[in-house]
Formats: sequence, C-alpha cells, structure tokens
Amino acid sequence: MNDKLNINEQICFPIYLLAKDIIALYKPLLNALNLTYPQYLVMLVLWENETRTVNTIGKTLNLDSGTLTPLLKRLQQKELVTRTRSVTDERVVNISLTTKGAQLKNEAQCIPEQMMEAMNVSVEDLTTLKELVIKILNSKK
Amino acid sequence: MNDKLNINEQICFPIYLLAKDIIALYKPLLNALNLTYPQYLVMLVLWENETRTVNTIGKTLNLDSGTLTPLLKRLQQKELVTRTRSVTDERVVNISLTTKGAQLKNEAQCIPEQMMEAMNVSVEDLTTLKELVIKILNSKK
DNA sequence: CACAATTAAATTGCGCACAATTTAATTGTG
DNA sequence: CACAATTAAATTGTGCGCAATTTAATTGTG
Repeated sequence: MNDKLNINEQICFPIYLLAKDIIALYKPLLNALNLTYPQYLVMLVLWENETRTVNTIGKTLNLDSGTLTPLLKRLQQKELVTRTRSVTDERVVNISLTTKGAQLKNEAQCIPEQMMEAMNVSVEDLTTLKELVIKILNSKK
Repeated sequence: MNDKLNINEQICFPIYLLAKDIIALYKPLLNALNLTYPQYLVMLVLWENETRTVNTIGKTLNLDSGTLTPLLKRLQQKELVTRTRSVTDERVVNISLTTKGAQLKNEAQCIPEQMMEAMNVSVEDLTTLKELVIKILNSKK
C-alpha cells in the first residue's frame, strides 16, 4: 500500500530530473557564449525577431516581468540587447538586439547539434518525447 | 535556414515548460500541506524511510548540500524533521521524521490522484512519457 | 603514527522563478 | 471629460539550484 507516494512511482519526478539534466548539459555549451539557459531562450526569441516587447517575450517563454526584468538588465550589461521605453505607449519596454547580440547567433549555430550529441538519444526517441510533451502541455484547460 | 535555432524547433524547451507546469499544478495541492515541491520530494523520501542522511537524500533527489541544507532547516522549522549529527561519524547529519512529519503523509495520500486529474492526461500517455523520460535519463554516459 | 587525501555539510554568491504589490500609463465607460 | 478599470514593467520577498569554497571529520598510505 501507499505505492503512489513512493518516490519511484512518481511520474513528475523524472520530468523534473530531466529538465534539470538538460540544463546541465547546456551549461558547458552556453558558458562558451557567457549565457545561462533562460538567457539563451530570450536570445532565441530575439534572433527570430530583432525587437520584442518584454510582454511578448514573457508570453513566448512563459516568464513574468519579475523574472525577465532583471534577466534583461543582465543581457543589457553584456551589451547583447538594448531596453527602450516605447514612444507610443510609455508602459511598454522594447527589447532590441545590439550588433553584438545579433552576431552571437553565429556562435550559437552549433549548439543544437552539440546538444543532440550530449544527450546521447536517438532522433526517434527525442521526436516521440517532444510530441508527447507538447500534447500534454496543450491538454491543459 | 537556421531552423535549429528557432524556438519552436527546440526539443528541450517544451520539457522545461512541462517541468514548470507540473510544479505549478502541484502548488495549490502542496500549499494545503504548507510544502514546496522540492520539500515534498524530501518528505516522499523520508516517508519511505524514516531516517536518512543529507547525503542519501541528495543522491536520491539529485540535490547538493547547497540546496538541501537550507531546505532541511525550513522543514525543521516547520517541525516536520529533526537534524542531528551522527555519533559514529560527526561529518554526517541524520534527518528524521518527527511525529508531525510522519502524520503529514496521511494528508498527502490524495495528492497523486489529484495530480492525475489536474494534468488531464490519459494514463497511457503518462506511462509512455515516463518510460521515455527514464530511458533518456539512463542513456547518459 | 603522521599526514595527505577523501568525504560530508555548510557557507557564499549568483541567477532564476514566481507570488504579491507598486507605479505609471492607457483605455473604457458613464 | 472624469474616473474607474485595465495593462505593462518594475519591485519586493521567498525559495530553489548549483558552482565554488570552507570547515571539520575520517580514511588511507608510507
């Protein structure tokens, strides 16, 4: 009895472990770019679209201003982005890539491939996993 | 081109999102027990075995003393555990459930079922996901 | 047996992550 | 047009999570 409260019966614990594991695998690759994983996610968003509002970035990455404001200030300190108040709506802050930030994309090109190698998993398993995870993410009401 | 650096092409990002999502789903359930998710994990370990060293808990949950020491102090403040130096080896700290900590298990019994409901996912999908995640976790060298 | 190497926790420091609140600007409604 | 409601960021506070270092105890080796 009480099986369901056994740590090995937990379904969510392995996902929590995997998420941490993945970030740990990213670490040495991202250290080379002087980025953390959440910072890398923000850069991915900006590499797709040079300027975004804090709000848009937050909606894309599921992060609130409490997380993003200090993170973006650190990216600004590294001279990868600029933060400027919108002229048309003073509440909005536009985040834009600097030249340096845009150029960093070149150094990031190899990361997806390196991660695949580091994870040591077949493309099939990873694809299945991704589809299943996205299905579950979307199944929320 | 540059598809691999597109945020929607990322395989790891959905896993990162899912892990956060799961913890968010746990939150209201764990609030009722006045526990955070990592604290809940530690309690799961102790409910299986009333006394464990910091080291053992850390190996089970993949957490180091930098995370566990303050977390365990908070559990101690809530009077759920005691922290005592081992007599046979003064380096070791034994973490034991208090009566209150042991009793909390009763209130936790309903959580796995409630989580299943909250996640709104079929048992089959969850089982497939878990097996795949564990396979990937084990595939590391 | 001395002493280097190892081990276990604790500590320090930094960066998320998020709840709750605050500040300021904009929008909607009577 | 005034003013309540809404929206966008920022701020405050708490709790991980982990790297790096420190402290103290134990073990291994010459």
